[in-house]
Amino acid sequence: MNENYEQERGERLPPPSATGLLEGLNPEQREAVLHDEGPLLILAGAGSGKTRVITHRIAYLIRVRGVSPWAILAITFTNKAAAEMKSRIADLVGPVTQSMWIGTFHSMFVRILRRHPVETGYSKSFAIIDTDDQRALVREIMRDLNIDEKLFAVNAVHGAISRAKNRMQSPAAYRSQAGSDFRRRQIAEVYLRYQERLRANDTMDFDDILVETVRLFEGHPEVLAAWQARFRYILVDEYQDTNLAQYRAVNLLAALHRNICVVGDDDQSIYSFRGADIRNILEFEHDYRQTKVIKLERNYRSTGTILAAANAVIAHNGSRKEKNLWTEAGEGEQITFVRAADHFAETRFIAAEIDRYVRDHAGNSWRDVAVLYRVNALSRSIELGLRERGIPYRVYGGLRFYDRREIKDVLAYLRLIQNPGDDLSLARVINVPKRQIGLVTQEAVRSLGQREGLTMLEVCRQAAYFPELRRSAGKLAGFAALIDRLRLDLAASSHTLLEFVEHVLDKSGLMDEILNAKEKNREDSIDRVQNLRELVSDAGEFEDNFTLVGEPEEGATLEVVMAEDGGETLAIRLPEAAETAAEAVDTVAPVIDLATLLEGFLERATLYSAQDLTDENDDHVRLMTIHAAKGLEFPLVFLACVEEGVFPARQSMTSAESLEEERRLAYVAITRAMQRLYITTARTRMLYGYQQEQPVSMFVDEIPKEYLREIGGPAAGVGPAVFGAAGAGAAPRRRTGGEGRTPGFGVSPVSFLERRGAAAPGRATPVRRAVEPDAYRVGGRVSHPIFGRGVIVSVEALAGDVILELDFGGRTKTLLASQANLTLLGN
DNA sequence: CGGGACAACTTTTTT
DNA sequence: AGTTGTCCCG
Repeated sequence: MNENYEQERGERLPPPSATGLLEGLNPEQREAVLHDEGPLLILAGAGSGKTRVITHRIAYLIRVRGVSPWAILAITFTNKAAAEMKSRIADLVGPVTQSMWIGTFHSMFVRILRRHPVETGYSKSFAIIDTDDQRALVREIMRDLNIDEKLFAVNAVHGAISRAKNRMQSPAAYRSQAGSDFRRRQIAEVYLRYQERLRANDTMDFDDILVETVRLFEGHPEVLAAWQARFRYILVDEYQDTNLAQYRAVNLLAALHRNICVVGDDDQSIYSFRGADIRNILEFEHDYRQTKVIKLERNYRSTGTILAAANAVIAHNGSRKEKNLWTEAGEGEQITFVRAADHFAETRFIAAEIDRYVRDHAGNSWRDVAVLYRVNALSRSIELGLRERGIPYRVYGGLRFYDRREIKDVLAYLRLIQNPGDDLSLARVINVPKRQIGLVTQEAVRSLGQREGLTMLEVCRQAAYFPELRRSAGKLAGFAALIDRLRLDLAASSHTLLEFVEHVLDKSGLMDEILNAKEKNREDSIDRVQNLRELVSDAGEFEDNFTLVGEPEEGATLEVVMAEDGGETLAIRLPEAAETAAEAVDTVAPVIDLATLLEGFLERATLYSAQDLTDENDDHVRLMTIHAAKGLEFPLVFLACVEEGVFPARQSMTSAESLEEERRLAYVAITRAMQRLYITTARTRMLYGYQQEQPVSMFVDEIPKEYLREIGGPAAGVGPAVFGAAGAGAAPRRRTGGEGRTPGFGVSPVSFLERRGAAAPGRATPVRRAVEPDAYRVGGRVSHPIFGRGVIVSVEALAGDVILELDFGGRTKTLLASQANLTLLGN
C-alpha cells in the first residue's frame, strides 16, 4: 500500500525510454540508479523513495545496460514487498520481469535447494514446517528426553536452537561450546535430536532453508559457481535485517561478479530477535572495498513535524550511521498526544477521530488510516471502539489464516498425501477426526517405525503384523488405506486442485466432523467451515493464476516458473536427474500435474503469511503491529498503547541494545505517518490479568515539546484527573459534536477521554509514578508498599527518569521513581 | 480412550 | 482476561 500512494499521485512513469527512468529523481537517487558495476550501499532513510530507486535501477539495468532479467536476483524480506517490486518493475520494462528472480530469502533459497537434491541430501520436494510445528516438535523431543518443561520453556529452547542455527552453529558445535553448562547441554541434546528428526522426515524449518543454502554453496563449489555465474546482479532490500546465514549466502553468491547492491537503513533494524545483525549493514563498506555509498536523506513522505519528532527520538541511540532526514514539505500539524483514562477511552477516542477524518472530509477513506501497536495482543482492546462505531477495519497479523487449526489439519492431510514419509503430518491427523487411535497407539506406531526404519504410514499399513498394535490394527490399516486411496487420486491427476482439496475434506471426514459439532459449538463450527471453504477457493485461485512462464529453448530445457499474480509461487518439476550442477540450474522439464500444483500450494501456505494474501484495495482501517507496518505509509497514523512496559516492552528494558532496538521501532512507527500522527496512551490498562497504572513511554518524552499537543491532562496522581468528572458512561454512538473542533481538524471532545462511568470502584491501585520530575519536591511525602511512609530528601532528574533519595523514618533509600511503587501523599 | 473441569501461563516482534 | 495444557473420571 505504501507505494500505491506514490502511484496514485501520478508518478507512474511513461513508457520505456532510458532517460524516462531518471525523471523526477533527485540527484542521489539518480546516482544510485546509474551506478554501474561493483558494490553499492544505499542508505535509504524512511520515506526516501527507496523502492522507486530499486525498481528504476533494475529497469535501467535491463533496458539501458541490456542485462538479461534472468541474470538478476532481487531479494526482499516479505512476499508482499517482492510482489510490489515485481509489479512496479513490470510497469517499467514489461513482462520480461517474469523471468527475473524476485522474492524473499526463503522462497528464493527453497527454489535453489530443490534443484540440488543430491548435494543437500534432502529430496527435491522436502517439506517445510512453520514455527508452530517447530515448537510442537521441540516439545515432543523434550518429553522424550524427560526434560521438565517448567525448567526449560519450550519457547526458550526453540529460540536457542533457532539462534544457534542462524549463527550457523551445528548441534555438535553447540554442545562443545556449552561446556559444563547444564542448561545449554540439555538444549544441545534437544537440538541434535530435533535436527535428526527433521532430516529423517525430509523436512526443513525456516532456519534450515537459509543454513542449508549456505552449506550447499560452501560444500559444493561447482554448485555455487553455477549460481554465481547466473546472477550477475544481486540486490538485497532491508539489508539491516539480514542474519548471519543470509549474509553468508548473499556474499557467496555475489563473490564472482561483485555487483551487489544492498539497500537498508540501520535505524530501521528491528529484527535482532530472529538473529538479524545490524553489523551486516554497518560493515558493508568494510566487506567490499571501493563500495559506493549513497545516502538518501530526503524524505517524500511525512510532514516536517513528524520527521523532526522521528529524528529527535532516534538521536537518542548511540550506535548508528549519522543521518538526518529532511523534507521540503511544510511543518504540518503538531502530533497529538493523548492520555486517556483507560483503554476504553483510548479506543473510543481513536474511533471518533477516524470517524471524523473519513466522514467529514470528502476524499479521505478508511484505508488511509492505520492503528499501530507494539504487540498483537493489544489489537483486541483497540478493536472495541472501532466496532462500536461501525468503522470497517481489519486486523493484520496475529493468527494467520494458515495457522488456524482446521486449516493446518487439512494441510497436514495434503502434505501426508504428497509425501507419505511425512511422519509429523501423519501424527497430526492420524486421529483427526477421531478414529479411536489414542496416544498410546500413536506412540507405539512411532517407535516401531523408528525401530524398523519404516515410515509411520508404512507401520499403519502393516499394523496387523505387529503384535503390539493388534488391538488397533484395523483402525490403523483403515487410516493407511484412506491415505493410500487419496494418494492414488492425486497421482491420477484427474481432479483440479480445488476439487482435490474438497475431495480430501470429504474423504478424510474433516468436514463431517465440523458439521456434526455439538450444538454449543455451533458458531465456532460455522467459522471453521467458512475457513475451510476459503481454503478451497484459495486453492482454486492458486491454480487459476498459475501460469507457465518462459519459452522452451531449443534443445528441450526450460525453466518452469509458476508465477502467481502479484506474489510469486514456485512449483517446479525437476528433470529426473540433472547431470551437472549447471544443468540443474538451467534445466527444468515442464510438467504440470496435480501433484506439482499441490506442492506449490503447500509451499505457499507455509512461506506466505496472511498479510501477503490480503487485498490491498479493500477500504478499511488497518490494525497491525509496528513490525508489520514496516515499509508502509499512511496519511493518518495512530500509535497506540505507548506506555512504559508495553512500548518499550518490559523485556526490552534490561539491556541497552534491546532498548535501542525498541527505539528504532519507535522510529519506524513515527515515520509511517504522512500527514497526521496521534500517539495515544491509557492511564490504566488491563495487563496479565491485572489492572495496572501505565506510565507514559520514555519515547514520548524524547519528542521535543513543541511538536506535541497534549490531550488528557497531566498524569494521574498529580492532581484530580482532568477528565472523568462528567458522568458520560458508555455513550456509545454519540457523534463527535462541534465543541472542541478547531478549524481544519481539531481535537475531539473531551467525552472520549472519560473513564467509563462505573469503572472507578474497586480498590485504588497504588499509583506507579510516571516520569514526571515536577511531581517530586524535596520535602514531599510518599508512601511505599514495603517501606511505608517517607519523605523525599533529594530529587535528581536523569535520562527521563528521577532518582529519589527517600527517608523512611530513619532508613534512607535511593530509588528510581519509575520503578519504585510510590504513592504521592497530598500535603 | 475421550471428554470435561481445572490450573497455569501468557506478552515481543516474523520468514 | 483469555487461552492452552493437564488431570481425572466415566
